[in-house]
Amino acid sequence: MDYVKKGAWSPDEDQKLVDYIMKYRIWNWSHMPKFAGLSRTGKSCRLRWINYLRPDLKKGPFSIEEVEIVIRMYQSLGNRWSAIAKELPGRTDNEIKNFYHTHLKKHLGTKVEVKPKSRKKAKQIEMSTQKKPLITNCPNIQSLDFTNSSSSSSYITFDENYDFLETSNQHNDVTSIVNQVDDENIVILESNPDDTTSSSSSVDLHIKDFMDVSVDSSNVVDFWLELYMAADNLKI
DNA sequence: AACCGTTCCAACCGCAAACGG
DNA sequence: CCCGTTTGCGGTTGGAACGGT
Repeated sequence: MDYVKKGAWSPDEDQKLVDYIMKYRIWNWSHMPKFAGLSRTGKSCRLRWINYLRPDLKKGPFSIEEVEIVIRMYQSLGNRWSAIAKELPGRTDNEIKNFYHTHLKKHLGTKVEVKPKSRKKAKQIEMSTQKKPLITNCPNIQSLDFTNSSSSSSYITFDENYDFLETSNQHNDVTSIVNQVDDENIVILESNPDDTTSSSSSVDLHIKDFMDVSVDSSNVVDFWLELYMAADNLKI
């Protein structure tokens, strides 16, 4: 039995794999490693290529739009990571699974997992699942726009690091109403309906004042998730 | 600086599906 | 249809990185 290397890939191994695939394409994962000069299983090579070396992979953090898709797909499909990944070009099932376990689990809880007897059956379920309309619309990462889903509008602004702005009360013409739903750790933010002076729907909130009682997150994605779930639960 | 607990993700494993003779 | 091989999927985990003391 030949020696088979395990564990982290070295830059040299990566280069060998990339060079080989670029030259000869993928023809057979289980036979290819020895031709590529790699002491790895085909399985390991395949995983490394699919999850890390493929040139069409998207690197970096998930965008709000991508998070939104993951949430929506997870809610309809459950733990069918590869199916979810098909909706996110450049993201792998493994990456989405990791993202879910590290960022979303605490918000979404554990869904009843879809474990159909066969993949064909799973496909049928997938095809019959209607996409739920999105409750929120987040046109860009700097502002969260609830205008499409509510008669009132709410904006929260963040700094370039996606951290909450610690605003001063410089926008006295606009106030916020904070509703905390019992035991749910949910916060709904709305502009003040009495405010007739503001054609602008921008609301700067002194978020950290109520962070402790409502949300323990410290970045825009986590906080937005809280809002998203709140809006979803309350059918705004 | 050293230690320790936590977070995150790359990569593993086992199993099932798909393929091909 | 059967059976061996290959591919794909989802759960799990080792260890690096990070943060706090």
